[in-house]
Amino acid sequence: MVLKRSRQREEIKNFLMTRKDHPTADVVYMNLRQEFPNISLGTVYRNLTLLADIGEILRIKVGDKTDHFDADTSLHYHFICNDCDAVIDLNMESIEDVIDKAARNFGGHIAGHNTFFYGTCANCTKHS
Amino acid sequence: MVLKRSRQREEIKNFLMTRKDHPTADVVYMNLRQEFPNISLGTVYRNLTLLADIGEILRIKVGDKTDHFDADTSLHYHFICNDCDAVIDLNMESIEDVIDKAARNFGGHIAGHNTFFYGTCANCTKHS
DNA sequence: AATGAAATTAGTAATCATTACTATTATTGA
DNA sequence: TCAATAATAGTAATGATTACTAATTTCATT
Repeated sequence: MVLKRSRQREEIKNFLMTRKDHPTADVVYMNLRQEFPNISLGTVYRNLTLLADIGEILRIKVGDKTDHFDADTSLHYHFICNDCDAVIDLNMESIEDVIDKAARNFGGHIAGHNTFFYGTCANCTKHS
Repeated sequence: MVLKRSRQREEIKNFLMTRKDHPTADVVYMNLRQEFPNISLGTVYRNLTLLADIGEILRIKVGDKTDHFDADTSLHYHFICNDCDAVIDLNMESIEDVIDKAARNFGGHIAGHNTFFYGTCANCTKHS
């Protein structure tokens, strides 16, 4: 299936690039609707999935029931706050060697890993 | 709220202890229904959640949309096969030092991490 | 053993994120 | 300009999970 450009897809990507807080599909939808009142939620989901599939954005799973999205596709890790649910980028060294450790005694093939951290963010630590 | 024993909760725990394949709530339900035809799915969910909350079992999130459960609460890691969806225990050294790495430049408090691995299991590697 | 308050259950309805469907519209190569 | 085909809006459906409620079970106290 040959990709065709779409205004909606470009706007979704653009919006995501302006945000550092890893919004959910619904947040993307709510925001885009300000400027494009008849964009549909299905379009947002379809394009977020497509963009993630072709590697232009990341789909982030951090244990809450809804997926988050990130326009920053460089290698990094995420933290989710148990109090305020914020998803925050961590400034930390690579831990990709966990894959080697996992592969050592394993008969199959390990393609990757998914790691996220949780706890209380700096803000919520202060206000409690 | 003081816990009271319940036949259903004990059966759920017992069933889980017989399994090494990390069943989902629905699988637990389907199996228990053989012996207890009117156990309800809500009861299974409620007790799995309760048992996980008090630390008697583990709730496992491996990226597919449904949670899995494990009666083995000792420290270990999981692998999910992209082909057959099996959830498999990994025999590997501890990687808990990722928490220290994550905490190094972080203002908040890191309570823990969730890590799982994915790829192709030994069985699916053979048959493809 | 009987009692009664509190926990638990079965059964069903509701919720919420996500995907599927379909008629219409937009994109693009010829 | 013209198809072909990809994409959209709007809505319905799905699937995992939670919420609700009347009836049942548990268990400490009589």
